[in-house]
Amino acid sequence: MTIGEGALLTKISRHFSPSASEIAEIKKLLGNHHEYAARIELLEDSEVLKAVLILNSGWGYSFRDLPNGLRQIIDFMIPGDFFGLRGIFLNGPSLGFASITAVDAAAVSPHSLLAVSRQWPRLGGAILWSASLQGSIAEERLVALGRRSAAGRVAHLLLELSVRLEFIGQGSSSGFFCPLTQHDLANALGLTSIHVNRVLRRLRQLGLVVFRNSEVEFLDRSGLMDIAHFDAAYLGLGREASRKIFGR
Amino acid sequence: MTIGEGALLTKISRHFSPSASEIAEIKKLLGNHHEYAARIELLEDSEVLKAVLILNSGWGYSFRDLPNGLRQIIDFMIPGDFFGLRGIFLNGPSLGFASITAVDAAAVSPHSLLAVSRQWPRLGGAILWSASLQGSIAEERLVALGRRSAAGRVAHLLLELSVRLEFIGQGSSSGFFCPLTQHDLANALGLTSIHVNRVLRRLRQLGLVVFRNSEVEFLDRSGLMDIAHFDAAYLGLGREASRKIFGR
DNA sequence: CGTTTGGTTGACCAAGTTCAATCAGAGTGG
DNA sequence: CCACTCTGATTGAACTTGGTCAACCAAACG
Repeated sequence: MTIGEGALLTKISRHFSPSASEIAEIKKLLGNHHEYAARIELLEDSEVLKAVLILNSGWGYSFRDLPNGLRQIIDFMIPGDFFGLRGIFLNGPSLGFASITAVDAAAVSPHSLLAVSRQWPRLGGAILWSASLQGSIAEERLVALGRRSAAGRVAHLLLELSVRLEFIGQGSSSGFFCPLTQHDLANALGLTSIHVNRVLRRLRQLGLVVFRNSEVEFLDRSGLMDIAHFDAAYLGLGREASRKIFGR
Repeated sequence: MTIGEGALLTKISRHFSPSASEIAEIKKLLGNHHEYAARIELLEDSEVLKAVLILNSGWGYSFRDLPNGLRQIIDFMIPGDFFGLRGIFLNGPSLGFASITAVDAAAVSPHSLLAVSRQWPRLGGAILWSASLQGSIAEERLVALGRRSAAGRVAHLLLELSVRLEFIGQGSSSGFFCPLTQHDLANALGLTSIHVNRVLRRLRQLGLVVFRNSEVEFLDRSGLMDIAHFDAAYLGLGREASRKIFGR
């Protein structure tokens, strides 16, 4: 089993325990995968985006651009995440996808996704569960942009990424590998990269986190959660699981 | 047929033409409805929120509160909208619901919603389509909070509400009934009500919109779309339908 | 090596918030 | 019918957060 299949399976296993034949079905879905270079963009008119992308490895993000050239990142995509589920039901233009690192992703046609959902209802349920999770994450980002300070947003995003990575068996509670640039953070958080830089400096000076050389290191996770008003419940792990991770 | 059933049916008819038996099924789903007073809140521990709410008439909104008491409105709910679909798949706490006007809503159990989806696949598809639409709306609000100015956000929201209302056969291209307070707008747009007030004054002075006495009146819709960077494509009506409504 | 990409810093500026009043309309009790 | 109260709208002045402009730096890479 490759690492990538591991990510989706690890994630799905948080939802239910797939049977051997369900696992085989997942592997079949992920069979038609492809490697994309770092920092490329798939726009809405791209042929690939007629399908759903399932990330096996690497990081990317979904985004919308405004006519004036400003870009808003909707969500970062890590292994095990789906891109373009919405496009199955909505005919309008969906989001754009951009890779951050090199990315290995499977392109699955809406048709086969629907077919699998019909034949393996529990897999269909897992897909809807994953889509719900991504919706919840987008809503929490909405809360962040609307009601959190710049420092709170940065802290919140770093904590969220940490939890999501642990969810697929990557990173640890003390830190994680993070290939984002400060510009990426800014585009996701509705800030400028200059201000993100200043916020990161302050968080470092306060002894809360260090983000340097593509590594996030938590120094005072509890303090960080305070300024972020972070409550992991929106990530779908019940409060018990949340307590287990954070020890409180 | 009551007005409320009309709203949901009108909306669904944009997606596909339901058969007589599908219409009957919808009416059955909406049978168990209830009237709620204006300005009440259903919190996450409420019994009602274990079910999905389908609005028949009246306005409400979904929200999340931060520990420090700040509230972020995720989306306004108008007749034909679903509340709580996400809770079916995600066990974490979903959002809170608050009524704005008096609201008539049907409470549908996740179980019967799933049963209907299985027996009437096209209705199931319409539900997923509606959920996708709401997700797209939330994402567009995310873009607004991240990358639009205060005036752009206000303008964008008013235009969005107008389109959504026309979608269910309410309001017209020249204006609509809008029971929101400036405080509601502020809570949705990540602003203070004081600043919303100033922005509305400016939009009025510029001869773009008037929002007064619960009525929105568009004076220069095209100019408003410019400062809002408004492109209705995210609302799922293809660009053709969009052109039909806006004449460009 | 030179170039490019991303990070860092400072001085200044502007959008939006906070605080503090005032005002208008709707409902309520006397 | 009239005070009283409550909610939401409105405005001004001072202030803060984050943005803009303009450098400069450091690592990576051809």
